[in-house]
Amino acid sequence: MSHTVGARQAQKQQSRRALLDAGLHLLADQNLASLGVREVTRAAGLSPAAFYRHFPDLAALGVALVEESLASLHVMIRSVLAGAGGSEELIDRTVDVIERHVREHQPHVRFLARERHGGVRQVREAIDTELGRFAAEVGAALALQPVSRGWSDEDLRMLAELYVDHMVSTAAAFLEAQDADPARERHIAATARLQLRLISLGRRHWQGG
Amino acid sequence: MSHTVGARQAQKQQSRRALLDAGLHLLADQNLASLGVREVTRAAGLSPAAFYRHFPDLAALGVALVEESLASLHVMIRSVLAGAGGSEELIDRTVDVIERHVREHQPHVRFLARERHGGVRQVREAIDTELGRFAAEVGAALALQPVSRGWSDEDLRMLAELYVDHMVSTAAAFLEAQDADPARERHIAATARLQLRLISLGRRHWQGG
DNA sequence: ATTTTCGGCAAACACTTGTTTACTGAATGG
DNA sequence: CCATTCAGTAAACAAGTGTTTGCCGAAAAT
Repeated sequence: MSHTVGARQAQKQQSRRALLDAGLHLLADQNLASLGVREVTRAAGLSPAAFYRHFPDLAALGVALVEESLASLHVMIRSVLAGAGGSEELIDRTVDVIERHVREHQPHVRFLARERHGGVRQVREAIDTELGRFAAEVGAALALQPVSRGWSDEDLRMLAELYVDHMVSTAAAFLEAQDADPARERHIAATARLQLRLISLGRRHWQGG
Repeated sequence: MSHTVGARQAQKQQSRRALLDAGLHLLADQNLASLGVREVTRAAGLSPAAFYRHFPDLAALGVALVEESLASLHVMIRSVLAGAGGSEELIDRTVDVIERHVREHQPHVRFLARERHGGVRQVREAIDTELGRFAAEVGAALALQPVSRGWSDEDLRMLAELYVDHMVSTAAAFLEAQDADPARERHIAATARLQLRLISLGRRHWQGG
């Protein structure tokens, strides 16, 4: 069997989890590039050498974290696009979901924001690739909406990228405001809604690229 | 005199420059948080102790780099907004200026992108503050355009932030493509122009927040 | 001409780091 | 029940780290 769990595999995965959790925790106020093997293992309650039973590199741990983080992202996008409603309802729902997602997955989101342009190439590329897939998914969903009648694939793609960039910026703004300023959070949400409304207005008046 | 240059001050500033340059160079593929004092001084051709004659911290060096980086940003925004022209010309000029700016100030721009959500609070805050000023400047310029007749200050501010976020995203995209893929650069520019056109369309049809 | 200032240096402080080594001991498989 | 596998360990390696110290020598001030 491929993924049968003996007591063996179970304990190994438990350690792996401990390493990932410890890493994510430490990356709350640190960069992946400045993270140390000893630091992680210490926080995970393991010996330094144990790390190498799970990952060859800290970069590999980073890539594993990217995969985790983006799994939750794809879940999120589906919950936004599922269910219909007018453009206003969709905008409200989008902003709400982003805000909630940032709150509930704060460490993962912070990690993504920090390492998207961070010092570890492997991780940067993993994030970029997955964000591209994300945009493609958004584009496919946009194509199904009636407003997109007559839009070229190219124009749909650029609109999807505009939305994704906006979501990323908004998420980053929420992140900065977390655990600090609840009034500021509401302001960010209000601004994001206005911006989405303006974009959707431009979208309705669009005529060919 | 305050800033008279004796041979004394001149040599000191030369060393300071060497430290900043060395730092910026090393930060091309590294995070500020993972940079070392010895590393910087070695690259600058100074002894480790010399560093402390100029900065108390590496964070302080980072803040100095932020100030440098954003000085050039303000120069840039002025060159975009100065001179009139139709909305199309303005869009073309904007994207051109961003592309050129990224090419000519690659290290500074990369530094900003990397440290905007990086691991050093002091630097993060400095960037955020200055980016806010930047948005205010853009907002003031937007207010002068005829299209903005009847816009509330709040709406102008949210539009300015939308533009700034878009500029940042575009700059980051150019950065990723530099020294790699000239075709991709042209594609990024084309997409950015389309997106700006769509935003400007929404702007023309806006009616009150 | 003499004193003061001060940028830069070498050396030393006490750690921390990544990675490899040989090992232990419990879960696995026959 | 015995052999093997293998996650985890402690110890050691050489090399790197931030920061302080006392000192030097040239520029600046008197």
